[in-house]
Amino acid sequence: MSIKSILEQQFAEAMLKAGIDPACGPAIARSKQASFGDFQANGMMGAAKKMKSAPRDLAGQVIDQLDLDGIARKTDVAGPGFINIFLEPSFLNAQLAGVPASLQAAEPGSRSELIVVDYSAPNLAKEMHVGHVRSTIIGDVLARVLEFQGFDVVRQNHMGDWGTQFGMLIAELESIKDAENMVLSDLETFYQRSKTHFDNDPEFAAKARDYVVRLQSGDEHCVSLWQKFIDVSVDHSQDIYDKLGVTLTREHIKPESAYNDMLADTVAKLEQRGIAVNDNGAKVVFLEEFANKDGKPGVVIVQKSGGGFLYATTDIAALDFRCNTLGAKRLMYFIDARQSLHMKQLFAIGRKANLVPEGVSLEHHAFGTMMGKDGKPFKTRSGGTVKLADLLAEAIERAAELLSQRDSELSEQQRQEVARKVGIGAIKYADLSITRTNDYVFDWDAMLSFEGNTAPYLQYAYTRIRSVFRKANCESADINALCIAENSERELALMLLQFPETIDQLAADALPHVLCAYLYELASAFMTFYEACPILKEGVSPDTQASRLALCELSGQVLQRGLNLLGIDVMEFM
RNA sequence: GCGCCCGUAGCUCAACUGGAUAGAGCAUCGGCCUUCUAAGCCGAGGGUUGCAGGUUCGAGUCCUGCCGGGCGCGCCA
Repeated sequence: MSIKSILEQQFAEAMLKAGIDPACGPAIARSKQASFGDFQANGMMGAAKKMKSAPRDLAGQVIDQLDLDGIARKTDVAGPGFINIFLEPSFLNAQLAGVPASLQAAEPGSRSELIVVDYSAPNLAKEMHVGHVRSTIIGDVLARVLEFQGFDVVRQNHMGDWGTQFGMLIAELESIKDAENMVLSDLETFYQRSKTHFDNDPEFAAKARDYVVRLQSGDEHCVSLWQKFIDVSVDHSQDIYDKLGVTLTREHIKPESAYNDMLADTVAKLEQRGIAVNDNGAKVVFLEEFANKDGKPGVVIVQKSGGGFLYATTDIAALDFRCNTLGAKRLMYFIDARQSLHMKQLFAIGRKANLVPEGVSLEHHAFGTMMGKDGKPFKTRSGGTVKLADLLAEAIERAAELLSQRDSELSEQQRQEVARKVGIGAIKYADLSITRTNDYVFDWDAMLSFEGNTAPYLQYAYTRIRSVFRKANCESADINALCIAENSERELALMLLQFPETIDQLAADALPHVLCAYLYELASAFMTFYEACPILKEGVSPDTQASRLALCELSGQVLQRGLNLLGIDVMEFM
């Protein structure tokens, strides 16, 4: 259990004994200044307002009831009614012994809830570009973290492999015939070519539209051409996932086309339940809760007047499948904020049509639009997007370049391996470390930076730790040797103990940047400790050395586990 | 027009969901490698949190109104 939750428990008891409304929480937080202790309880002012009493008096009463023997050496009332808590050094030492256990993954399925994580979902018509990074990487972190906590996680990669643009691609593919392999090796060029044909050649466009209808009705010729294209495109995506170290594999792919056979049923179900109605020949769902000021309800079309289905229909079918076939209790969608209205409508329809059982949590974890440095939506100089494959290659190349400038005894093979981990780590961290919900600026150089608050900084801290153990000629250290003495040791210890609550917050709010910020602070605390406290140098007593090695051991373990949950590799040296 | 999101140091971002003196990185300036990896450490400067009100012991955070930016809004995905 984290220190925070221990304190919360003790305070809850004391507040109850002091006669405070149980609805008032103690609001335990870390203190920002050493003079305010290690932790503080901020809840007394709020409680006093509710109880109509003086905050400082109330804080005094709570302290009287508080039993922190063996936990805190001192508690103070300060300012308007803060309670400052100064921890007992022996308590810190004892708590640190529990850190390794807090890094153990829970037994798979030890929490009965099944969670569906919907992420990545690239459009198979095009090559993956930097805009796909967020969904892919953030979703992957949540899948990892929830599994770590013992939930059953089902990854769903809702790939876009269906719809109008594929008619276009099939038409293009057919017109080239024997050159298909060569052309398909560059998806982007192929897409652009077919798009140009589509826009400028009416005959081609008509053929393309015809192919969509034939594809969706199962025409063998179209399906086989489509399949060729999909295979190449899926290979491309899988290649990116592997390079990125994302846990997605082919078995997680449940593309739009997979729901094709369910769509007619889905619409029928909506009609039966009185949710969908005819309107101008189309089948639509009216939603009063999305009405405008004039009282005109919001509308979602689920079947076109020509009989075709839309992506909303597919999403409803997927929602049905996830709730009722997979049995999900929590659905987490990692999708661009531009889809917010669509997602709200989807959830509303799911609830109304009773496709979503009571108590199931539907969550759209949106993220912002990628902006250029000029504050406008991001485009390259040529007006296109940056290919993900190019970004990854550049990152690895830059890391290798930096590595070759440094003194190192790495073999060529090791050097490549380290460059890969550093480059990929930097890119993932650059994306994960900013708050998910905001728009964000794509900055090529910042993304490829290896200094400051970056993954390489964390990886570097880890290699320093490993190096200490190599020099000390041991694999690990005895945790029981711990005895906190110096300030920098104490700061590091307090950071080490905050791992569990960080993970809890990340899992609850789906915000990976919380873990990034934590790990950066931890690594920073380690660096300060490392510079201030000699470990293997001359004049360090055996007891002190053993204790400091134990701190190194725990720091390394937490860093490794934290980075692992972010999908970032560590290494022995760099 | 209506709706959603956002505005914090020169730049990129935090701020434990209303807490004490708003913190980091980059950039700038000054120190630290004959001892555990300088992708590092120590220090300095840099702020009317877009503007104006309001709510209260207390507001970057909540409410209202402006200003500025992004996104979305019936047969694309």
